[in-house]
Amino acid sequence: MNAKKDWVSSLVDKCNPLIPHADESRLINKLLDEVDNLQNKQVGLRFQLAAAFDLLVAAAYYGSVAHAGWIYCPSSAFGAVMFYPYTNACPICALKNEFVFHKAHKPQSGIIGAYTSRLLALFIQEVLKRKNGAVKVFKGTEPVDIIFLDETTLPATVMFAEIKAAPLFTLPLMVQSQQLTMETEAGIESMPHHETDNTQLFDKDLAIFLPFYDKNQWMEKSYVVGCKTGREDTHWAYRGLENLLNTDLEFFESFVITWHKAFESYREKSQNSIYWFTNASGQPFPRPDDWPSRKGSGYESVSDGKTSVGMDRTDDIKKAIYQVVKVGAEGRPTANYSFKVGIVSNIQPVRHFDDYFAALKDIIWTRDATGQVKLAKQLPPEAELYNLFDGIITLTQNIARDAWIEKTFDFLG
DNA sequence: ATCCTCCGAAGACCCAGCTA
DNA sequence: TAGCTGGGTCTTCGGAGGAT
Repeated sequence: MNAKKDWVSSLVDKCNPLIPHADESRLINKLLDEVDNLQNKQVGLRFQLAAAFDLLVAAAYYGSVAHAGWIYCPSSAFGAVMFYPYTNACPICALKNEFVFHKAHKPQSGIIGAYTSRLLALFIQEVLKRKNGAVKVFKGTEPVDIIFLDETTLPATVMFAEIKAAPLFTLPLMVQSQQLTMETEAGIESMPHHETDNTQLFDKDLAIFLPFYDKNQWMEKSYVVGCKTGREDTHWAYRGLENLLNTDLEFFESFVITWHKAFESYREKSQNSIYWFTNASGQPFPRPDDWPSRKGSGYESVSDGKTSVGMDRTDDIKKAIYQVVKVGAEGRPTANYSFKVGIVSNIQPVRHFDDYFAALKDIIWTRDATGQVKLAKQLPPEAELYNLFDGIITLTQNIARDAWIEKTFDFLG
């Protein structure tokens, strides 16, 4: 026994089971059923999983929908509506590349990270359970976010990973409104965009606004999710989405197709207007004359880089890399387990892979207490070499240097 | 071709809220 | 209470594109 082996074992001993709430569990399973059953060949299975994860995160976000801070829009295909958006712009108008500023409703800081890392762990837990159940998932204790344990290998395999997760987009909530008018000197005119309260929040069903691309243009679709019955009813959207998936047989496929278009547009930073629904989309273009300035310099964004998708926030990448180096160095060498380290996210580092990961992905390391070693042949022949990362695991793509990781997180199987 | 200006992205650093 | 999270805000950097 040595101290390093104890470090890994003691963290494995201290880890806790991940227990989903019944509402979370039912929605996760419904989403995975939808992915299993969807016969769409245009959107790869792994993208379908990532899209499904965004719906799960949306259910959590929708839980904190409130009366205040809705935006009235007079010009949707449904007539006048009120939106509760998750980027800083009126959704209907952004889809036409016209921008009306309205503050987004992301949950407050400190809650987002807890939601997304918990939900991604639960989601992957269920995916692995369905695969063959060999790999168990646990919530780690500091400094490890998530622990994977496979006791079917000899020795048992354990993987410590850092979770960095954030949705690609969260579709806005929507409710029908009366067409409002106002009296001006010129007579009765239609009421323009303005911030308003949804006074009937606890009485009227809310819908999800889903843009859908058809016949070379964006169509405005809406799907009823259900009603939040009171301030404490934070799980209403888990039940609502499960019900929607059960009753509307087209919703999931439509959602996945739109999600995939949004993903492509996020990757390419394209002109496609669905881009404005994705996080970290930046400044609106063309910027309207009345678009608000930021305090200090510059303008407000539709969604700034702090909300970057998956593991794309640069601060997070650097934190995750340190965490992987730290955990890898603390844990090695170990005799008790086949020990792996990595990063887990919902979406691959689309924008920052080249700058932040490309140069690191092939690094292997070892220890040299002499401080003299310049060539591998100067090491003792039995000296072990380790991967800096055994794997970067995401729902959309894995970057792995390890056969166990390739096999375990091959979500196609 | 070179220089300059502008502006968005990223970085730095601090903050509040949460929780083990 | 320490250490985590994302957010706010100011600074720095560098690329695009216009002027020379």
